[in-house]
Amino acid sequence: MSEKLTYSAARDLPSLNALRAFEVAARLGSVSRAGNELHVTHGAVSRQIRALEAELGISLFQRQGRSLVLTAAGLRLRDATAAAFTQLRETCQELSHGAAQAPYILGCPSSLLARWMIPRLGRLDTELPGLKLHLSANEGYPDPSLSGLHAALLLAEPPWPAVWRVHVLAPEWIGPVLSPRHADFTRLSQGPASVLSEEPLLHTASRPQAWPDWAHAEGLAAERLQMGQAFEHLYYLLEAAVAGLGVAIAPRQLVADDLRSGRLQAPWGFRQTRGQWILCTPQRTNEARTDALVVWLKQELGGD
Amino acid sequence: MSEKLTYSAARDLPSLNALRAFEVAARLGSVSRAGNELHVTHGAVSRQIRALEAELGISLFQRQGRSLVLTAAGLRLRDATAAAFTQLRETCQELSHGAAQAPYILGCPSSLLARWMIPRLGRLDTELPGLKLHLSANEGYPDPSLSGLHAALLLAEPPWPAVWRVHVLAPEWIGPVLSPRHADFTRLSQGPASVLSEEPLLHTASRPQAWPDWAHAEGLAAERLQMGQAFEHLYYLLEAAVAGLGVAIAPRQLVADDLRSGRLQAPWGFRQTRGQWILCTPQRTNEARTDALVVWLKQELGGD
DNA sequence: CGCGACATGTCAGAAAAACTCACATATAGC
DNA sequence: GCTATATGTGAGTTTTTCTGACATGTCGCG
Repeated sequence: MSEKLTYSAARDLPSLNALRAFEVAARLGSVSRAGNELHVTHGAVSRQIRALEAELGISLFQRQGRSLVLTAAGLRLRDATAAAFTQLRETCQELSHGAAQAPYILGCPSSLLARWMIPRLGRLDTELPGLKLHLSANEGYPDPSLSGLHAALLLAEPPWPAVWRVHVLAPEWIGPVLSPRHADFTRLSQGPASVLSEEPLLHTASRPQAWPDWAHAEGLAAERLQMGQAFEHLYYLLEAAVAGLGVAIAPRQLVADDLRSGRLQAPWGFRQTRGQWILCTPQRTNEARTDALVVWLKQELGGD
Repeated sequence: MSEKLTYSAARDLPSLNALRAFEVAARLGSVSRAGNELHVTHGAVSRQIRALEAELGISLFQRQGRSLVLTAAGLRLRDATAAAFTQLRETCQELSHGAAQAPYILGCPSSLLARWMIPRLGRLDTELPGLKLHLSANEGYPDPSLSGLHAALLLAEPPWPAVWRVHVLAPEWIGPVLSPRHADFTRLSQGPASVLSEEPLLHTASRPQAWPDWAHAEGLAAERLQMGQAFEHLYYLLEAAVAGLGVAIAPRQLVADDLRSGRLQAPWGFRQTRGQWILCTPQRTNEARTDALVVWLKQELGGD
């Protein structure tokens, strides 16, 4: 808005970013060092200071040789801005640190936990230090009340309980995967999808419908599929597949690392299902860390 | 920079604009009223607050019906931000007001003063309240030392004294003008430029070369021009033209208002000359108000 | 009990602010 | 005199902030 052009009674504060840049330059006695501390170029700092001087109608620095010294007004403003920003900084750090005392408790199915979440915890802690994540493993579908949790990560199909606030993170893509260590790897991996009709297929007790749904989408007769060994958890299923014990069907994101490392291959690709990665929270809670986590998870799941 | 994504030790302060928006909303107890005070939509304030909460990892407000109430952390931050911004606001107002005590002394040829500057003083004071302009009329070329002046406004040709810091504002355009009240207005205004060769031309003692230069640029024989009455100042020259006493030659910006109002007309258009509108200051002074004035003058001269 | 007013929340695109890059200018030390 | 160092600035790019429009939910009134 054009109203922001000059400092006036309608705008009782000049640009706060300019005041910030000025404070650092005043404290360090150098535009270049201020740029280093603020992680911007010295040109950005110089401009901010000039703009602030124009806005206030005063000079804050005077050139002395190849450095700057504060004017009387500059000294005056330096003290005020130092006090103000110190107060803001300390209060924000205290509040943020206070938040850090209370962990953010995230429910997560143990399979997602082991195969997807835990490998990413290091980066998550680095990138969202204010989150202070505490993971709570759960089996199967979480209790709709989400008792004891701030949120729950889930890979499942809608509809969802009405008491949940649901953040959709990504669609689910699944497909058959097998290890190069599989006895028939070469023959199977070069065949069409129909070759799997003659293969005992690894599966989980919790998603018995995964293989038939996949077959149907591939135009294969689901009734011709031969189920192999069943496993209690998706985690065990994928470990068995990695060990070469058979062909498993898996969500893409859960095997992304294995695909990259060559431990597993997906010769028949992946298909989108009705399933979704979601983060669900109790309705009406207002936990700002949830927003940050949702953004981070979307970014993680979207990049695969 | 991606580094600004989250609040962390590398960035010891969250977004200052967000803190500002928060402080106003906290003080007024309303996102909408905060928007009104900040001259932005309520949506902008809402976003800033959400971003601040995500950045700090805490909740600052809780929804209660169709309004918001502060959380404990919000109360804590409200007090800190109120104190900090009050300190900044008061110091900036004091410094700006202090600058206002010292007028900015601008030298200006009396003709430019009367015909261009004075009609614009009202808007200049409104748009640059921190400037506190004090005009000092001078005749002809100002003393190169610019003694007693912060700056001087000038319409002349280079080169300039080496001790000046020169801000070029706009090129000069000049052209013949006459009043509809001129006895031969209809015949003259519909004729080509050459018709002026038969006309006694109004001019000033200070720019005797203006008409010959113009004629030369128009491809007319300068020696065939007939000089009419001479005036001491450009101001008188133009008043005479407005009174219908003859054809004058004038810088476009000085007659812009007359052209708009119909008091004068410029049937033969304007030509750019070697002259320039400049604001000159003593070398090496560092007066921030000069920068603001330069921007304002460029805008004023460019829009014509 | 339904409707309109009021308040906040959010998406997608636009506008403004801030920044970078490259270069200019000036100073200071060797 | 040359090189290093520090600030200043134009033009273009990137990031932040904002708007407009709409959604969602609450509350008061008829």
